[in-house]
Parts: sequence; C-alpha cells; structure tokens
Amino acid sequence: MHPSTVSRVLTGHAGSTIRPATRQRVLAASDRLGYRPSALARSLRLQRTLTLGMIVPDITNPFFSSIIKGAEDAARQRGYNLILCNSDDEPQREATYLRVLRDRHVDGLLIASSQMADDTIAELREEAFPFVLLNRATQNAEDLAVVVNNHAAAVEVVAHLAALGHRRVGHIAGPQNTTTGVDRREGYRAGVLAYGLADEPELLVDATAFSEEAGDRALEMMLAGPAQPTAVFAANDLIAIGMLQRLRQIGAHVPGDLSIVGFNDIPLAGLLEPALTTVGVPQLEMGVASANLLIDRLEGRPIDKVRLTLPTELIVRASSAAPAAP
Amino acid sequence: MHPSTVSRVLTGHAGSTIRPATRQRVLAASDRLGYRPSALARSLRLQRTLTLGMIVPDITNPFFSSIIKGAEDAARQRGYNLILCNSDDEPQREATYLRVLRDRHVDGLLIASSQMADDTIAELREEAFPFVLLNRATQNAEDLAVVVNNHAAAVEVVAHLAALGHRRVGHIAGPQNTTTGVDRREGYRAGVLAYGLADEPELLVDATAFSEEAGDRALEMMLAGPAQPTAVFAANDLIAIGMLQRLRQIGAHVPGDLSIVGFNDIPLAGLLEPALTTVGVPQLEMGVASANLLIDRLEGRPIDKVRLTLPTELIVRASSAAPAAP
DNA sequence: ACCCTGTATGCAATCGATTTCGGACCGTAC
DNA sequence: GTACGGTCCGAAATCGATTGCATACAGGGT
Repeated sequence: MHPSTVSRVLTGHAGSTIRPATRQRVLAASDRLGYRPSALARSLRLQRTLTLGMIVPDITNPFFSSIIKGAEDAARQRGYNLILCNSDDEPQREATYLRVLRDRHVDGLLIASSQMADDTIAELREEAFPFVLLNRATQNAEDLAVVVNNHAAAVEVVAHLAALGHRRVGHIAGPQNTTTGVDRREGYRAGVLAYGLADEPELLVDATAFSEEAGDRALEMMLAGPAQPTAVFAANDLIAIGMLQRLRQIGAHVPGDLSIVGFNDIPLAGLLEPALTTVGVPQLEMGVASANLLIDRLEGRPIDKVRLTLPTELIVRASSAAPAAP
Repeated sequence: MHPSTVSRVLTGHAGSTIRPATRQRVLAASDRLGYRPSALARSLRLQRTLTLGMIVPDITNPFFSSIIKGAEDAARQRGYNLILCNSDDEPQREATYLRVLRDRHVDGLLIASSQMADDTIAELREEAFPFVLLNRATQNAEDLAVVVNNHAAAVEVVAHLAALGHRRVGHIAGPQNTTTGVDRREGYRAGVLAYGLADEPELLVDATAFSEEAGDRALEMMLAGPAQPTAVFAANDLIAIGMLQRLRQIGAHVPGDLSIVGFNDIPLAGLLEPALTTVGVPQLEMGVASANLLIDRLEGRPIDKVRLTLPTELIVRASSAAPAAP
C-alpha cells in the first residue's frame, strides 16, 4: 500500500497526522496479514537494537544465575533483550565477546566479569560506549557500577567471628586479579587488625578461583601450614562449599572444629549441612538495578547515583559458632 | 573506495577474483581503520542473524544453568550467539518471547521449557521454523529433540530402592503438565508394579513445581497421609532438596528414617548432607548436543538422529540406604 | 473563481553490507 | 589492426523499516 504510511501508523509517531479511516485500513491489513516488523531492519535504520550484552564469568555459579535473572527481567520489562555471554574468566574470551557484541550493535553492556582488564574497559569509556559494571568497580569514579561494600562486609564477618571468641581467623581469599577478591581480602586484613586477632601470614591463602575445587585446595594448603585456624572466612560461597567438602572428608566437624563463613548467600547456602553462615548479597536486585541503570543511561534519563552500592547483611547460620574450649 | 570490492575481499567468497595488490590495499585500509562489518546490515541482507534463541523455564535452577552453558559454548564455537529467555514457566511469557525472538530473526530456537503448549510448537513446525526441544518431547516424532529416557531412569530408581529392601516407596511427581513430570511418574508406577511394591495412592503426590518449596509442601502432604513410605523418589533434585529441608525440620533422619532419591544430579547434589542419591543427567552434553543439532539443521547438514536420547546413570550416594528394621 | 492553508500521503534517501550484471582494460592470436 | 577471451572492479539493486520533503487534495475565505 504505502510503506511510509504504514510505518507512520504503526510507530504511532506524533507529528504525523493520519486520517482515522486510513489508520483503520492499515491496522486491519496489518492484523489480517499478521504483520510483524523486522527488528533487524528497524535496528539498522534507527541505529539501536534494544539489545543489551551481558558478560558473566560463570553462568553455573548460582550467584550469577540470580543476577542474570534479575537483569533479564528488568531488561525485558523495558523492552530490551539480553545476549548472554559466559567468559569462563578467560580474558581471551572476554575480548572476543566484547568484539562480537559490538559487531552486533548491542546498545550497551553489563559487565559482571571481574577479570576484564581495566584498559579494555578504559577503551569502552573513551569511545563513550555505554556500560555498567556489575559486582566490580574500577579506579574511574565516573563508571556506572552496581556493587556492594565488600570491604565493610568482610570486616563485619571478622567482627562476627571475633565476637564468638575466635582468635585465629583465617581467610581463603579470592583471585587477586578480581576487585571482589582484593576488597574482601583487605577487609579481612583490616578486621584482623581492628580486633587484634592473631596475625599470621599462614592464615591467609589465595584461592585460584571462586570455585569449590579452588576452595578445597586452598583449605588443604592452609591446614597443612603451622597455624591452625578455629574459623575461616571464605571469599565466596563456592569456596566455602569446597571447604566444607574437604572438612567432611577429613572428618572434621563444622562448626565444632572449625567455623566457616561464606559470601553471597547463594540460594542453596541455607540448605547445606551445616547451613552456611554467609554475607547476604541482594543478587536479584543487583541484576535489576544494573539493567535499569544501563537503560536509564541509554535513554538519557538523569542518573542520580553513578555508583550504586547495595546493602549486604550478615546471615548467621549453623556453620559458625564459638570455638571449642582450648 | 569500492564497497563491492571491499565486500569481496572481506567475505573471501570464491568465484570472485581479486588482484593481490587490490586485496592488500583493502586489507591494509580495513586494518588501519579498524573496520568491523555490521552484523546488523549483514543479517538484513543475508536473512540470517547467526543468533539462536533459547527459552528456559528457570535460569536459577542449576540444572538449566549447566545446559545453558553447554549450549552457549557450542553455539559460540560455531559462530552463533545465544539470546537467553527465562519463561518462569508462564505460558504468557513463553508466547511473548517466542514473538520477540522471531521478530529478531533468530535463526532457530532451543526450547527447554516444558510447559509450552504443544500447539504453540505445532505452529512453529507448520511454518517450518527451526527448533530443537531440550529435555522434553512432543507427540510428533519428527521434531528434533534432545532428551533422556525418563521412564527407564525412574524404573531404575525404583529398582534401586527395591533392591535395598524398601517396600513402601513413594514418589513426589513433577507437575503433570510437563513431559518430564509425566514420564518419571509413569516410570515410577511401572517400577512399583514390576517390583511388586506397596501400591497405595497416598504414596504418590504431585508437586506443583520443580522447586524446593513445592517439594517441601508435597512431602508434608504425603507424610500427613495414612501410608508412611520408607523411601521417596523425587521428580528432581530441587524437590528432593525441599524434602531434605522439611525432614531436617521435623527431626527425621535421612536415610535412617527415610531414603531420598532425586533426579538430574545438579552440581551441588553431592555436597548436600546427606549427599543425594540421584539420576545423573549429562547436562552440559545436553546443551552442547541441542545447539549442535539445531545448527546442523540450520546449515542443512545431514541429521542422523532426530531424537537424541542421552544416557542417564544412577548415582548412589548417602541419601538412600536399606530401611530400618521394622 | 481563485488562492491559501493545512492536512494527509507519496517519493526517495538512508542505514551497511552483499551480489548480480556488465563494463573496462589488458593481453594474445590471427 | 581487429577480434576475442579473461580478469578485475564499479554500478546498482536489494534486504525492510523510517523520515524529511514534496505534493495533492480538500476546505474555507474573499
């Protein structure tokens, strides 16, 4: 009929006036033919795809599952789709994905990958490509980010353990090329100093990843050392779970022989045996907030807080208790 | 310079001859300018997006996390991207997503959502829109699908429990509008009959969802009934976990008071207390296989098996044991 | 009857890449 | 020198929707 008229009717753009009769005719025809506009062609013309790219280190980590769900939900509600990319924490794959996603003209990026080199991000920043950092931050205070206060939460964990009477509190830190790993480690150090706990280097081991296996190995290493902890703070729940697993194998009792505290409060943390004491992180909300922040940015809405810090909450369960009398 | 020449060089299509000197000039320029072709424009022209749509009922179910990871991985390796959609098992959202994904011209669909009405799928089939069913099947034997033999696996579970000496084996079935729920339930029934176990209707309760809460509630209902089981087969691991949780609350011991068997072997199943006996499903492989199957179909490669049935394996852990002496 | 204003619609360019067709150019053979 | 064949490259159409500009038509005023 008249491609332009059809377009005007369907996009409903103000500024163009359509006779009611024509509008009806167009709508009827569109309906009858089951017409669906091609998002592709529209994107090409409008230079926006209504698609967000999301890069996470590990989909199978329940922590990220919840974040993804939140982000996907929020995005969908605002008319955006999500292309999900799993980096497996390999910088190589991150770089590849970044390229692919930009080739696909995603409108913006949600970056939950904490390994991604700062200069890669600096590049995005320089090109004014919209992105939001999720569960990580950068030096640059202008970068949009949704985070929690890892440092403070880690201090709180140490405080909790100190209050229970622990003096030899260990920490299995996350990879030190991640901001969460570093921040929690520093928080732990600060807590140890603040509460005057035993300060032995052997009580601090860096895990090679945020995974069960890495936690298992790291704890093994710590227990092989000269300083035996009565409580250990794990940099995240998966590490804590790996630790629980090892302790069970060697017949140690939690919290009787060793108290364990995790970080994130993944969905199953409360169902473990013993139920895991951990730092509750609002996972769904982080996902929702980051998607909304990004879309606000994309649509030019005013942004009140560039760095959104969501609250954490120490969730005390069965895996932490007072140490056995010496 | 010469858009067509550039295209010829970069697509590297045989049938067009380019002078080496020109090729070099184009490549150099492309390199210098950091040229990246627009996937959008290319897709519009070629009528293919190199993108797959994937609809899953619940990202946060670790079972699907692994499947997604596998699918995403396989897709990426073959040059495809994945748009992920979470249906939350709501037919409404499934329909919406289906529309959105087709508007976006995804080349094909991975459907892991077991609620999706058969007639919705029939529509896709009639329009010859490429799709692969994941962890579900339809009446139509021509539909591409990647599944496990739920019926046989369920029989095997009952056999295992019968072999341990259980006579009163219950089943918390999955929602009966899902094929997995139905198949496992039927397998259970077949097993009960085959092994001559107690056949009381009260030992069979349908959960309202494949979730912890639903499992918790369903078990409560079963235990309130007149027939007390000594073992219960849960339709999936999350239901089993919900059951474990309830049993712990009421102070019952597993497997002492009640043996529990799950289905899927999600990553944490072996780390629970007690470690969960369950049916191992090759999650990653299912994801990989489905993506590859779909892409084979898209690229017109020969497909040897329309319905791919992957093997399951009963994994016996601590949550199942011989019943206490009566 | 004419002009003018405004509304409603058609025309054509555009987004960026691919591809068919044909033209230009070069070399060789008669 | 002309004809012919082959190689290389440019012109233009195409994918499907959007949009500024031009135009046509209707209606009202004089």
